[in-house]
Amino acid sequence: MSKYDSGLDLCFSALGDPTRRKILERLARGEATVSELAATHDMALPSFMEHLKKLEAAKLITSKKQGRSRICTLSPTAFTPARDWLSEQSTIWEGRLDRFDDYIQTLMEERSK
Amino acid sequence: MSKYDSGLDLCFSALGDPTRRKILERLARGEATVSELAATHDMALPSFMEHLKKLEAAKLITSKKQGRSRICTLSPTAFTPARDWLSEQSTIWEGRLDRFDDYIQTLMEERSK
DNA sequence: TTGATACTTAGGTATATGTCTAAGTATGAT
DNA sequence: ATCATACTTAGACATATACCTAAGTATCAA
Repeated sequence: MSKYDSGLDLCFSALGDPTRRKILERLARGEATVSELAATHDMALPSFMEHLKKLEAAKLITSKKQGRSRICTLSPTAFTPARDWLSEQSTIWEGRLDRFDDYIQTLMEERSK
Repeated sequence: MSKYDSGLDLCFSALGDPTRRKILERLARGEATVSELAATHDMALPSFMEHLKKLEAAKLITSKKQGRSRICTLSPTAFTPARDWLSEQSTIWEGRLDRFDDYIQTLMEERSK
């Protein structure tokens, strides 16, 4: 990844991995420790921790140390920029379709003169 | 990328790159040829084409050959699974039964600082 | 204080990704 | 027919990613 990462780069890239989406799906149901999260993933712990680091770098989760455990929590507002970007593209596209319909309409009117 | 790519893997991974998001933003305003799209990206054409291939593999765009040009079009419905996934996670989080308890917990922690 | 638990760090490997140059092929214009 | 245009293919390369094992460190429990 380049040094020009925007929030959306980190966020969408983080979401592009099934292990990480599963972690988020679990955390949407409530916070959990690293080992609780890791339990359902057949992967060495350091590998699993890398996924958590990426989620945290993307600000999709936060975590804090509590005793020897680390508790991970979903940051649900972090989804907002991604959702907004997606919605905006759809909206722009739909706006274009409307304009295209208008154009056809105009053509038809011209032709019938 | 593994051979177990789901649609969401491809879609979110494709969205995780700024060049590709810019392409989509341009196409939301209307279809365009490869060279029209490439014009605003300072990159060798084969490199640029790789991005288009990923967008097409993710079904975010379609393309067809017309003469010696290739015309690319946004597939706006392809955003839907991604948007739905994001919305679902937010909804689950918001619906958590113990969310109020967490809220109180956070308040208490803030107060004791 | 000793051992178990829960990460954490260090370092290694294989594959994927994002870029390039050079040399194609197919089509349009003259 | 010839030349320019618009991709397309082939191959190379550096960095990133996703995984691993082995060996730490910090807490907790007895």
